[in-house]
Amino acid sequence: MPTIKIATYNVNGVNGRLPVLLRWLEEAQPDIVCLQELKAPQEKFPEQALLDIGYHAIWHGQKSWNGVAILSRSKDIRELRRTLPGDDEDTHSRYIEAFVNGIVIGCLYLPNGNPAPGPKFDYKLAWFKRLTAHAADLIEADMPVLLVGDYNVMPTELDVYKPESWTEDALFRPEVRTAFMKLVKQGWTDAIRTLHPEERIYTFWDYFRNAYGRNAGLRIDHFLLSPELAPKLKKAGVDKHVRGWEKSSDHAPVWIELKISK
DNA sequence: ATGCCGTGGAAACCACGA
Repeated sequence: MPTIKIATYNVNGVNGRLPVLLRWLEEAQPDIVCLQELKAPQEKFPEQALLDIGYHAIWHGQKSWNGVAILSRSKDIRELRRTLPGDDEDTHSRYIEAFVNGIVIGCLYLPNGNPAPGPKFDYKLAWFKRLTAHAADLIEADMPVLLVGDYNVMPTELDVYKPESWTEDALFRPEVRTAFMKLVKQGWTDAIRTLHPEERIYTFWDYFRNAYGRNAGLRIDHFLLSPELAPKLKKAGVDKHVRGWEKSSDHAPVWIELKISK
């Protein structure tokens, strides 16, 4: 049975990060990759550099901030949407969805939400609500679906190096953790936590205070698998060493492996 | 433990991130 490897990586600037991104892609050889925080306008995406190492891409760029992309070794990427439904006034590039290798891939960059409370936190909760509504539609469609990316949520205390100092933060406040739990309860499987129920696993380490050296990390990049895909999940992990490279993003790449019959 | 660092863009500082 063939294995498919899918990864997510918040690059924090796709052009500034290009050497690191290319090095990691050649090392890890994922079949499908979700990128967040491109921080590049639509016309400045490094399409050719990625094609040169065998990755086709669709992306939704934006000047300065946000921006999401889906890469695939197979040419067959069919874009389904590039906004989350529910708010025509939302200008942030935070969602792109495509049909790739028989799987619906939703690549997302959920708002940070700080400072909380405040308008940014309200935007985060509203975005979460729209995501949850769309996720319910995807579950009902009975398709193999992955909702992948930077959720900006630590779901439990096991996902934070020092939970007591994060209780008021927009990434860990009860409203946000409840929203994540409510989403998962639709029937989604949190891949990393399901395969590693007890382990402290982080996907992000701040640039300052030697956070990576102290392993003062957060688990905020997640894979949610629809019911049809959950039994196919075989492996999940974090390429933590990439965070230690020169000119690294503050996130590390996260990946899963699925066994697909056919 | 308060953006202390890092990125991008516009104008040599500012917004934003988590």
